[in-house]
Amino acid sequence: MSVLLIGGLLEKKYNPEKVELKWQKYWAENNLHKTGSEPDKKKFYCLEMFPYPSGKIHMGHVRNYAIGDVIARYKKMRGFNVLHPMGWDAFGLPAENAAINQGVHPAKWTYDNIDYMKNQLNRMGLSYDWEREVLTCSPEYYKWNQWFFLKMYEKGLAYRKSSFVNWCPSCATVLANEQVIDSKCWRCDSIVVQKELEQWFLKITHYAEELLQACDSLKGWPESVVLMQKNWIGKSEGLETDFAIDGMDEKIRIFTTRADTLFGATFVCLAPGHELSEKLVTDKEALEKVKEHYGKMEQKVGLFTGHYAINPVNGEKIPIYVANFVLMEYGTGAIMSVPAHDQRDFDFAKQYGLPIKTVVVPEGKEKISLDEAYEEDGVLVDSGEFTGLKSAEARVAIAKSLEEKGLGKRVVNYRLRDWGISRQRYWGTPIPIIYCDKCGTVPVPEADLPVILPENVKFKGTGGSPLKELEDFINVNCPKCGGRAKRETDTMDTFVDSSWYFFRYCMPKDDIDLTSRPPEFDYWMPVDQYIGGVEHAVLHLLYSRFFTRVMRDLGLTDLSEPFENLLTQGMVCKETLKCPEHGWLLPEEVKDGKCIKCGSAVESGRVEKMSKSKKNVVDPDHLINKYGADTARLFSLFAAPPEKDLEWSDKGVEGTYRFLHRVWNIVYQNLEKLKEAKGTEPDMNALLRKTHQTIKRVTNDIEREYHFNTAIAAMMELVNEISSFKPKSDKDWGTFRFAVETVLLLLSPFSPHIAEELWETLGNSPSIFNKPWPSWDEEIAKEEEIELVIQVNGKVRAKLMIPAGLPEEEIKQKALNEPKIKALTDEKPIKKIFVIRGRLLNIVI
RNA sequence: GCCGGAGUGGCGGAAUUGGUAGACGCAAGGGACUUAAAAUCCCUCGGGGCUUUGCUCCGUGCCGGUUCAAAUCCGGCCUCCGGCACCA
Repeated sequence: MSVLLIGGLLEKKYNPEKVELKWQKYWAENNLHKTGSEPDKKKFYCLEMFPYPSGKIHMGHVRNYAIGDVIARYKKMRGFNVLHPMGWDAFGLPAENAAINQGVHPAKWTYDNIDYMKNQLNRMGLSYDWEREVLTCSPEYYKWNQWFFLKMYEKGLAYRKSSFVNWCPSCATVLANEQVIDSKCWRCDSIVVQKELEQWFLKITHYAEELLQACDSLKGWPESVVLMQKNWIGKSEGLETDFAIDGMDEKIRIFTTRADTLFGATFVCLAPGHELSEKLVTDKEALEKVKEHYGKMEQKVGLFTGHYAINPVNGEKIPIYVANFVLMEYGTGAIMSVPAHDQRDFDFAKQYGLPIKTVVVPEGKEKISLDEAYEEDGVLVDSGEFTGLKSAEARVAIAKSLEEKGLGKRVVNYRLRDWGISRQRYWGTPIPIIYCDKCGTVPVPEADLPVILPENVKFKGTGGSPLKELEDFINVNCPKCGGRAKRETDTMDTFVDSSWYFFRYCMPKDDIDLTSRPPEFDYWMPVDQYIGGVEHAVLHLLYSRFFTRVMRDLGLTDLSEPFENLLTQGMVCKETLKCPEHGWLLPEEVKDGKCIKCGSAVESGRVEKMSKSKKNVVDPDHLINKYGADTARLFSLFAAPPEKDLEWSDKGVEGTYRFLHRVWNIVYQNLEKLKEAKGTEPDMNALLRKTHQTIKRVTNDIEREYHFNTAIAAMMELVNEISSFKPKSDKDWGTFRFAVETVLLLLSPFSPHIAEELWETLGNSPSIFNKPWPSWDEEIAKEEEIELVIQVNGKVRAKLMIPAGLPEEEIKQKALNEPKIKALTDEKPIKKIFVIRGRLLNIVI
């Protein structure tokens, strides 16, 4: 590479694309990102959540993977064996929609997207070991989903039951809760109905208590995420008790957390799906109507069954209703209703003219108003022998009393439900089950795995799974009796795929066998640092914790928790533009603050999460083409600390780009002298001190919660100081070179290409990533002089340079002798002097 | 409604254990270089006041408290963002 001198200035201009492509090629050819395995090093497993191959990466990915790459590269330089893998969450609905809408096979669509996105990731200069790439739609991978399913089936952790699902009649498919918007299908706007369907479930509730308890061991997780997990599991302790049905030999078992209000129950409600609802209600049509309103919040709908229940504590006869707001899935599917002390029951009672009976009053009061329910604790009234007790005491006393009489028992309930994994879709893992008329539900034998997802399917515009039409697939011989049988056509929820992929990365591609415990699990797991969006704070992380426990109980690992440390990055946001007539606008649709379509004044300024619909996205391809990957990475790390939302600013990107130019120019404008200075020991001076201080700051900022933004600010300060440093001697040039090389080392995890290039330019042999992370000398970093701030009564009155490490008495004397301070303290008695070493002194008068 | 998180210059953000509020960057203004522009470099940059190269007062959402000292700790509010939401 030649350097042209024109008019005394070097023409060598920073060309990010050229530099970046050169080093990406070099890294690939030299296998630089291969997972380390040196026995004397400690391991570090750095993982970013793998993407769904939707087509192109977005800025959220750029941020996520930039963060992960800094950590991976930094840890490698700190001497760890680093595992830093990447893969694809490749099953899912969008691929199937593409098939329906564009006629492309989901597999082709997916693989094409992966091709494109993999190039984008490589173009970002990310240090992945692609030998371990996970592709969840490959039979080699999903075979083990099926294997896990069979193991869980054996243990009773996978079971089939009928339950209500969101069903879109027009698409003929089940919808997830988040695909139902205002009771309508997200795709076709049809009204979603509740349909009862046989579905496969994984028994995550078996681990509910353990998953909850272990939350407290998640020390490396953000507290907010741990809390969300706890709330999701939602443990509540209460009482189960039976209400006998008057004139029948049946009982209604109810669950309550408010045993203290038992005397205030004025009716009982059953969920519409409760078996007794069917039994007690004769008007089936009316019952159907209630069922239609099940799970809908707009209004409460009830139906009197014509029967009465008997309150176990006082023998009162109270009416039994079927009510749409009572959930079948929680507790026992039946409740006692205490309208005086529960707002929902209160509303229902008002609507159907049912009595309201107060049994708890606030301490020191005798009555409560009847405008709304009194839900707080208080003192019991009209509650027989329990009258006068406080709520908390009464809950225990009443529960005990019922337990003794054999009429109830204290129980624990969880909000957490078993995980329904059946999807009436094509593009997912086939559930390995066969239905035989003779033998019933028969699991596919392990030796027959994987059940391959057939490719020769036809997609109809109406939705529904095309597997149902595929005779070759459906018709099989029963593994037990050999007779004719039918395959399950549902596929698994894609959350299954992502619940254990981090185990799979521990070994190279396709090299996996879970029938015996892989030693790689013991070496690499747990993940030391997991990084991803907070949108997965509950489901993905909870399912992964569940799967890890299942694997533990299968003897595949000793671990219970897969992720030692978790970093949830903030969203990438940008200013939006909105026209009162035309809605969201692209920046190019606005001219001089006005909409180019209609000329109305554009409302701008609201910062929102980047999304196509709000037209405020930045395309990573454009960004990288214009500024290069190093700038894109550096800006997304500099603009905010990783866990906070990041506000995108095109101007800010320019600033970061400028900074890299400055680094580049420092090297090229001083190249000859810098090369000559190779081997010259640095000399003690202010720049050397600043260099050591910067190593310390950058290292500490990375170690302390990955505060990359301040680490980068520190590097900028050092670069500013290098720019203004004018070397006078050979030794000065030694210092200069040391400072520049240190900047490159510190910068290398953030902007790896430019660091690598300039490192080589200075006459060093690549790769910079084989160099150890620099260390600092505390003695050199120490300031000789410090600025002493002198306060009088807490207000800054003077500043004074003093030698560091001056004894306290001398500091006081110097401060008191300062003319300004003398004037202020003159003739006044000094009450006290506080000295904060190395910082400040406060004189109280 | 319940549970979290946040609020600091014109803007993004710093301030590690309570110890100089505003690091670093952006924007803005002024200057140098240039025929000119871009780029680059230098200077100024929270607000007010004054006797203006300095001095002084105010200032971290609002009100109060603890302390020699509060962006930081405590109590009470306000606003915004996120999660859950008929879970009995």
